[in-house]
Amino acid sequence: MKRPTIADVARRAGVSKGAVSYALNGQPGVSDATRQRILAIAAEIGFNPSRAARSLSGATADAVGLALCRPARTLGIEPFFMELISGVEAELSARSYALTLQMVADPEAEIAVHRRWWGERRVDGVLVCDLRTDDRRVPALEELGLPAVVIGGPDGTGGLASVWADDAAALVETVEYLVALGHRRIARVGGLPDLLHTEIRTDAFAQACRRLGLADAVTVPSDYTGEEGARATRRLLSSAGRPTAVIYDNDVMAIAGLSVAQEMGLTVPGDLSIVAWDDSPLCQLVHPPLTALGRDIPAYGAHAARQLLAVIGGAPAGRVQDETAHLTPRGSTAPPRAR
Amino acid sequence: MKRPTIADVARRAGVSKGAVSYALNGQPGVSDATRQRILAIAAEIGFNPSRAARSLSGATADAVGLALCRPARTLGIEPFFMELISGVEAELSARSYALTLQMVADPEAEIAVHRRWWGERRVDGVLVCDLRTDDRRVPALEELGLPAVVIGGPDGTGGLASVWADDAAALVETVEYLVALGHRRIARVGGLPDLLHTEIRTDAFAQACRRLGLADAVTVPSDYTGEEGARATRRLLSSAGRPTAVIYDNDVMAIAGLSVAQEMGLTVPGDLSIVAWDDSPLCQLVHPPLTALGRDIPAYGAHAARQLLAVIGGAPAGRVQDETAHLTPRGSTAPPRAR
DNA sequence: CGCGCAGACTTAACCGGGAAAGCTCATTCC
DNA sequence: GGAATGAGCTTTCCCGGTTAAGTCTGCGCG
Repeated sequence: MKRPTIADVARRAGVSKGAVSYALNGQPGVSDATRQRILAIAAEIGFNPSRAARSLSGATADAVGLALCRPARTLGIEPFFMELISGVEAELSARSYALTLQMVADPEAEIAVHRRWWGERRVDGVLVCDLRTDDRRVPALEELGLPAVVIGGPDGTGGLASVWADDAAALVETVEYLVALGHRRIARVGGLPDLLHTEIRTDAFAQACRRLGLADAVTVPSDYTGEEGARATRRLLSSAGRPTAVIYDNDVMAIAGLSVAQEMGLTVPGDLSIVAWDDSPLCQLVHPPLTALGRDIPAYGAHAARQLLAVIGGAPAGRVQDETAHLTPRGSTAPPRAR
Repeated sequence: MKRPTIADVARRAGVSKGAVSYALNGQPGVSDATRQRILAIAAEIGFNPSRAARSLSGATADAVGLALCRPARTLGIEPFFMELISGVEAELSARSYALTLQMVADPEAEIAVHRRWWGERRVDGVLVCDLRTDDRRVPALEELGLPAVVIGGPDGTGGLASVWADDAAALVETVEYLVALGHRRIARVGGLPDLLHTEIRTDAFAQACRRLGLADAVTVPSDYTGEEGARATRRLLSSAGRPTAVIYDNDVMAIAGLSVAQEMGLTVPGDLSIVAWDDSPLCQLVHPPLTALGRDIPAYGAHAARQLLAVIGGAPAGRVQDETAHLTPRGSTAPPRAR
């Protein structure tokens, strides 16, 4: 089957291709009668303007890029990214923008991908995830002048637009909740230490504990995988002053931690309270169901996509705050059993 | 920053843009000295040929499309798709093809997306997931002549290329394993009933049970979510001749089923054996760890991507068989306790 | 009646590459 | 020594849209 071009439409309508272009794009310059005829013919033969030809003159690719730099096993098991992508997609496809996805090995490779996309005019803008401290991607994108929205922050995003959530506040709320239950020894299993949002959470955790007068509020760094979460938990639970509550930076590690605790003969929440960050359906599938810090991730993605489209449209780069994660208490948290 | 074009390279090299084109594409027509000079200049100013311009003449978009038609919540929680995408991506980016992703509401919308992509020349080919019985996408793609690879089959793919795995054999192996352990009442919680691979598994299950002389080998249809998996399990376990073993069509439902069983006071594997299809790390995080049917999903995706690129390159549409899922026995299966 | 002008199109240039065809030399060959 | 070759470029056209600039009507109006 041959792909119809604008010339085919023009020929069948008995007009020039210029007229067809005006008609299809709702521009003045053709009579209503002709416009209707052209539209009917275009629909009839299933004409879609070639993206390539259009972006060659118009300079817009009608596509947005997302490069992810996480190993496949982490990406697969964490619902976060897929939910984020769903949300991004919903917003984009409503405006018939495409999403171009690419997995990369490291941040440097991501910069190279951004540069290539920009040079190829393959995308009109990009979304940036997993912000790091002194992230080299930020100045690189600023230099290119490629529209971008950072998912994260609020600091470290330079002059780029961003969508962020107040993780620090959510973490403080969680610590206060645990303290209110009577916990005094709280630990945390953190995410990848070089990610900025991990740093923000770690600082907030340390500060909140200090403010509330809690001793040894330790954060064990980890990498979001179940194995690492289990290892970190084992270490925490076999230490001298073992914690009575642990906060995990994602649900997978929390579930792994729960298993480890039960394996070691501790009851949850009797001997150990557990809080998971990222409230996916997984948290409700285990026993006891996990108290979790959750928020609407697809909405977060949609929010970011909307802002990126605005920036592409020429809007100034703003920092937009998304909803703060809220705590949903379930069966995995309770007052510590007196020892 | 202005994007360099081929004319910029030509000007700086003091040659025509035709010469630059020959030099960059490794074609004869320029001397080695000139070629080196041009390549050096192109690298220096960071030149990338515009995708739009190139595909306008060359007719290739250097992109592959994937439209997914599952609700966001299913997509997020099931590691399957993200792992598949990782594998696809690895293969594509190695050949600098882009992956264009789109979420759609239903198969009809997917056909519309394919048609649009084809008309816009946005992609050179597509991957098709979640094959259904009498899938209308197959004839639609054949009519368009858009290169495609179906992930699934082996039947129902028409003249399209496909990559498939022998789910029936894997299911038979599982049933035989459970029977060898001594189980006589085996049930199954299936996936979405209108998906072809669900049908294949359901048929294989029924046949295997009949052959082995098992009575009431019931399959309860479900939808891959934890809630539905839990509901189906509750129904099975509270029925008269309750099964001593249940096979689940994905890991999320299996984990939900495990929870339900424990909730109802049944011990796993003592009172109930559980087998999960899709062996993700989740299966090892719960207690007891789940016996699972697994295979290398990223490799499956890579396989499909490789075949799609071959079809795009003009290779005939073949049906390639991927590795069959293999059973990894863990703690959730054992001989049934005598009652 | 003829001028001006607006409306409805057409023409042609342009976007940034690829590639066929054309043009210049220097070299080879008879 | 002149024709035939061919390497090494340049010219030119093409892809399929968008859009500024032109052309051709018909009509209102002084």
